[in-house]
Amino acid sequence: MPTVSKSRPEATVARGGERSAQTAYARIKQRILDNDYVPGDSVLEQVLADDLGLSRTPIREALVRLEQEGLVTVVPRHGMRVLPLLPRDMREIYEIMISLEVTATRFLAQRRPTREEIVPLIEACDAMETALERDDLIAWARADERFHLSLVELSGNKRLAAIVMAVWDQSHRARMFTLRLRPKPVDSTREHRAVVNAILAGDAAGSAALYQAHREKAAVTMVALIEQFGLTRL
Amino acid sequence: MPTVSKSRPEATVARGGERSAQTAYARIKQRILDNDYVPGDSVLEQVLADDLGLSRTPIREALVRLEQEGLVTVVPRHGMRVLPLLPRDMREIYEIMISLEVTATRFLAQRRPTREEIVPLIEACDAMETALERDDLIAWARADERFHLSLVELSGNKRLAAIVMAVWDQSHRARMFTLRLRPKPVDSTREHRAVVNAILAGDAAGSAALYQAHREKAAVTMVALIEQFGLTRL
DNA sequence: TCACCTATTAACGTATACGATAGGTAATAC
DNA sequence: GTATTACCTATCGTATACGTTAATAGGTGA
Repeated sequence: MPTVSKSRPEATVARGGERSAQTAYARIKQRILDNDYVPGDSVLEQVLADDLGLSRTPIREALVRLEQEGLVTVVPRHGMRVLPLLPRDMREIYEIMISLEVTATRFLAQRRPTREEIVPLIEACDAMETALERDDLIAWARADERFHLSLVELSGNKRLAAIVMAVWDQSHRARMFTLRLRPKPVDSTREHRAVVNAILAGDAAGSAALYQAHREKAAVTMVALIEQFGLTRL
Repeated sequence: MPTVSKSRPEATVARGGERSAQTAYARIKQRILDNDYVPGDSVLEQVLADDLGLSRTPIREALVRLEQEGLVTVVPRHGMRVLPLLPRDMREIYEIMISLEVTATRFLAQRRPTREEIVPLIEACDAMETALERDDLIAWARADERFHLSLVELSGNKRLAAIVMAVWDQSHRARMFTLRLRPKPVDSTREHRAVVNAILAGDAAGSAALYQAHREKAAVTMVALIEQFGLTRL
């Protein structure tokens, strides 16, 4: 599940079964996204276990999941290694996000949703606008995330949504890092609203095209920034 | 490998880097794809462990991976449950495959590959043709798979390829099952070759369109078949 | 000084142990 | 006959134990 950091800090309680493995997964993942574990360096299983007050068993279970999500690799005698994000990785991630999100947009528009159905998108736009006025980039990023994840959720394709969320998480650190490096996303909100309107109008092709343009612009900016600032490993 | 392996050198190894957990993962997955484990029924962890001659530890590790790949769910006191494939699931899977494979095609064509580079595609086409002449549907399915997987591999986007492979596996049972139910894929080969030619010509938009049409036709056929034959759970 | 070999040890992968508990079963009440 | 409850057992989740193996350091010879 994607997480713009501490949107809901310890909201992960009240789960049905309170399994340590899940807790371990969530907490380690949070630390990776928050950059508490710096990409590139390794943490031994026993260290993680001591750190979370557990045995290695649930830790290993968590690591298997994190590895398959593409956040870490587990190297036999070096523990968990947080994967750095190369420009190449960012390109891959954006290609996937664009492809799937554009598809999601097309399907959503085709379904001709009511305004009621897409309030999450509208609210996310509002939140982005408000955040920008306040110069609160963190809040803007959260709203942006809400927009994108709501969009793929509304597509109705659960698998598609899950995949987008996974790659979204993979690129979370990069987004946070570049947040202050890129020009304020002033026309971003306008573009988002245009997409929403096209969806409401049931214009599948149009909304898809608008969204694709929007996302490709973002992708170019992001990759350029990363390369420009020499953030060869994030 | 486990305990007894010293006195009795099993052919199955634990030599060097070969870990039991990986073996367990591969073998259980194979059984699911081969329909040895029927969708819907459950297998307890201990049964799996005894079956593979391992302890529960590597089994659990394998199950975590299989669960995240969308092949099974692990229900606390009912072990591993093989997920049935509903028509709805097939639609989701095809939406994702089409979206990503079309993207892959576009990127590949844009790169203007040499004929040398795309021999896997050409060979897969040849193999499909040969198999059809021999009425060997299994061989045709294998060649078809090779075509699709080669295509996404050639896109150069490793993540994209991995995702397509994952959903491909999820739908494997359905493809095998409908193999004899659908009309012989006679024009399929022609369509594949048309895509290859468009890629060779560097026609990004054209190849993408051709491929999309091809895949959407397949999707419609497949979903219709599943619904028609009342295979509500595969 | 450096290459190479050996010994030590630390980390891993797997096995086993164990307490907790969900779910089934049988007994009982209605 | 049906529903309810209490008990019992099987299965799970986690902890711990154990043998294996790779990394490293230290020693030896050139």
